[in-house]
Amino acid sequence: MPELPEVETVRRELAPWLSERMILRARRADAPDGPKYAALERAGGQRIEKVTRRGKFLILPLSKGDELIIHLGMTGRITPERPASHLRVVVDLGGAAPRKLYFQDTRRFGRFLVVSAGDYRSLPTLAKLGPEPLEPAFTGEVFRTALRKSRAPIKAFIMGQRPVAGVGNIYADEALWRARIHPECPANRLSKAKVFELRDVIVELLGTAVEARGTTISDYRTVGGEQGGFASRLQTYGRAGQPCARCHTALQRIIVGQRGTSFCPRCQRMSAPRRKPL
DNA sequence: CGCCCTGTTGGGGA
DNA sequence: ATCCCCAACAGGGC
Repeated sequence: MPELPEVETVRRELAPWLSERMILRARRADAPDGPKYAALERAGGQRIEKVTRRGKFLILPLSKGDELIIHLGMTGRITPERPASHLRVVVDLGGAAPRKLYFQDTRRFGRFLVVSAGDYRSLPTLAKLGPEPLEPAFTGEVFRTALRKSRAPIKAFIMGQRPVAGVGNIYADEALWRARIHPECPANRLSKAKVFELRDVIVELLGTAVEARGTTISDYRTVGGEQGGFASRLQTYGRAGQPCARCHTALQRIIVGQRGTSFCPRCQRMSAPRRKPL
């Protein structure tokens, strides 16, 4: 599942050759009807104004007031080459040299649909998306205000896309390891210092991962078909049983928010329980 | 070969 | 607000 750094990498590659192109036709291929591929016919005849992104969602504003929304899910890929299998959507592009854009998505967790600009009723996560982590609005105070509202495990809460946009399972594990926070710690029990530290860690982590063009575990590829370079720098994700890079304790695997989670049981302790008053 | 488990996500219902 | 299940498919272990 591409998270923010992977989606941003795709966005950057798409922007130069997609902006200002005309969509002649967008059609479903080997995909069922349904909300994941809705209203594709409306894209026909519209120019692509630009290629933007919010969290893990690619948003392509079109010339007649619609937006093409693309979410890669866990296995979605956008490619200029016709994929051998699991082709879900084909977009015919006009221009001096007409060409096609393909959306391949093995597991079909992704989406590729057209909405009226800003009408995200069918995409509740996008509608309620938190601040972009790489923009100035994502401050320690803003983050703290969000975290104080929830007793959910910090990892699950962050992955909900509300306190901050674009952090999924990989970067949540990594960020919490870096900030030495137990993934099950209730969000509202983190100290102010820890919240600020976590905010800084997320900004640094995602910024570095974008520079590395994302993390390829298995499915994710850039538009050019290349792998992201950040995988070799992961310290916790997918490394349960291996020694912690800081203290050499074996990383532990648990389930948080129905997602596999690895963390260091020594570095990432729950904050000490409040002592009972006499 | 079959069975079981796991997985880069998000939506919906209890 | 939180928890749980689910979509659909591939790959690995036994």
